[in-house]
Amino acid sequence: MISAERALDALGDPTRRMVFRRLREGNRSVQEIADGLEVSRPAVSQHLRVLKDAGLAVVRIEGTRRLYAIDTRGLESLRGWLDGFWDKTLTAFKHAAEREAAKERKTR
Amino acid sequence: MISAERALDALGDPTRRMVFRRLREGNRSVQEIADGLEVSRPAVSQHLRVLKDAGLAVVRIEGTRRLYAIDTRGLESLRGWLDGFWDKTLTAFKHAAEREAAKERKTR
DNA sequence: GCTTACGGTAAGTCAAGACTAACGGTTTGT
DNA sequence: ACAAACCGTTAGTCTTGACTTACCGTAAGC
Repeated sequence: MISAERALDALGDPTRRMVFRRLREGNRSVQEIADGLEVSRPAVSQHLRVLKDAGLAVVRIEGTRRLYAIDTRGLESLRGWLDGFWDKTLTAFKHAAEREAAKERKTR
Repeated sequence: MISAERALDALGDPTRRMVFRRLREGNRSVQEIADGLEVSRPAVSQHLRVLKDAGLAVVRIEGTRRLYAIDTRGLESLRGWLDGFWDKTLTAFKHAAEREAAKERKTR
């Protein structure tokens, strides 16, 4: 099971989001990802590790290169979290409105 | 305009997510939010500030109390970010598949 | 006016983690 | 076998930011 909390933790860092965004461009090697970024290649490696552990990235070994790509499971998990949160927020709003209405009826 | 990046930064902290989740239960004072959490009231205050600045929370002053609730704009911004990301990921996958197919045709 | 409750802010501490430099392992090519 | 390319990992540094304590302002109740 992939945790949305882990995904949120992983996406809480700006440079990690940069790395994550570059994964959209298809299978990219670590070197390619690091080029154009302001951090070193090992830093990118570590960010990729976090993204992978969070279910946001997958690796494919090809010779001496490691091609990273986006793991859609992490995105799905995130979407599920967001949808659930949204639902509970709305029902809470509804209940609060009902409580308000009941209070109104009482006072008049 | 509300930035999804700010929202992601804000939700990158576990205890801040706890605070955020408690906001669903309707209008809650800072005291009420802090009760049941393992951190002090000032810590909660600071988290609420971050959430508010990120467009994830709104305040309503009622006497000496401040009632916090969820700002749906932050959630919408987050959803937009997620949707856009998803779209671009899919189109990238599609293009990659096309490139793969073209490569296949060439080699045979 | 005094007291009490509520909560934002400042100062200071401390731990988490982002980063670099250096190293080592593995694969490919000559 | 040697060299080169690629990349993960470790050790160590340094910044960020989460937290507490203490303080101050404000609003309601007596």
